[in-house]
Amino acid sequence: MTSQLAIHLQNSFDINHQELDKVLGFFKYKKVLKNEILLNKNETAKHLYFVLSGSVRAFFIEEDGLEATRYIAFENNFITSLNSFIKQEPTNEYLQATENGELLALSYDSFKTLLSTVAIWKDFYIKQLEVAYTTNHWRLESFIKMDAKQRYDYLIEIYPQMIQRLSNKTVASYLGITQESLSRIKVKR
Amino acid sequence: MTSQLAIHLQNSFDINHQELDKVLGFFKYKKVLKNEILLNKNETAKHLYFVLSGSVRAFFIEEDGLEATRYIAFENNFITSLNSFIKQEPTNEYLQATENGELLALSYDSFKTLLSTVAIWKDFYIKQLEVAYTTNHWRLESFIKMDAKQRYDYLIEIYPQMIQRLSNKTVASYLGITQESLSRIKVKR
DNA sequence: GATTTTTTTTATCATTTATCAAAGTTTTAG
DNA sequence: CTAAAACTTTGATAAATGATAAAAAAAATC
Repeated sequence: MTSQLAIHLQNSFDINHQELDKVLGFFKYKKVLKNEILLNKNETAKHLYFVLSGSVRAFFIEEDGLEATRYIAFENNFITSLNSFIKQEPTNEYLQATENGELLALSYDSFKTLLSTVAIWKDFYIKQLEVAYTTNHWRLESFIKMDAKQRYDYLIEIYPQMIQRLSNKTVASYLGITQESLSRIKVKR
Repeated sequence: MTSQLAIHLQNSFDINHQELDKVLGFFKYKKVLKNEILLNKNETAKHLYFVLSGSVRAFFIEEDGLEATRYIAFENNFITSLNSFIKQEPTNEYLQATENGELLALSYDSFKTLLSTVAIWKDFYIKQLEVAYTTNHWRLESFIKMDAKQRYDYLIEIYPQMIQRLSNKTVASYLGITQESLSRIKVKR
């Protein structure tokens, strides 16, 4: 079950077998059902998840009950509530499986152990932070520069699976608009 | 001139004098004038800047000529076009001094040298990435969850100096709205 | 300190997006 | 398989924001 993660890590790093075995040993397999909540608001993120199959999203719930999705991780991507995980403080967002799927979970303690015992893990963490930063960066850019229709067209272009695999409701919450607006945008294309 | 950076680094890390001297030696002092451009679109970010005084912003210029500000660094913060700096690829944004000020510049080559020769520098870089990520994160959150007025109120609360020290035009471009809209929002308060 | 230039405010009108409501459609659960 | 629940679409209306223009205020330049 960890071979998929092994391949992913080997593709990114010059990691030897000893290191790889040690790293993989810390991950725990976890099966999740669609809509299953992995982390609630005000809890502290205890795990970093690697998505083997399916997808997981991080989202806020606003005062008025509306959802706003910050990030969606598909296969071979990591997800957690990073601010909470880094500082081990309560989060203000939720983590939820958006499809049935399989994950590998790394606990915060294991994460810290890896940081101090496996040299390459620090490089891994840097890479993860860079990717997370880049992802947030282009997403922020899209919000600053584009209107809803432009953001939708952009999403289709660079992340078509998001529209194919997820509900309109989820896509709308990712685009920062209502379901009704998304529905109208789709008609206009 | 580097003592300010020294204090900043010592506050964040358990860094010894040898390491500190080596790190500081790589930074070059630079005086900048308000509105001075430090990096142009399509150029590759060659420097990471530490702001001693004044402020520096990163912004896009849209097709229609409107500006959209991604980030503004005040004293004791670092700024660069990180995606470009990390990958040494052309950037799609500009860096500009928003006030007269003083900077310390670290070249990409020096940055890489530090990464491979000063152990603590890797931890520094991780910290920088974490801060950059966190900054982008709350900013993205504000765009997804809030309308323009809410974003403005939020900015006053957590970043009052931005409104005090920068022009309406710059603040508006940071909030992702037009100057006219900002002007109206201010009246409504 | 007078004069340009830039920035900010105000007004009007157009466009985008939200809100509310209702009717279809699809999915889920028993 | 059927009933209930959830999701999607459509319509009407309201609110937020943008675009354009012009006046007022502030800042920069000589």
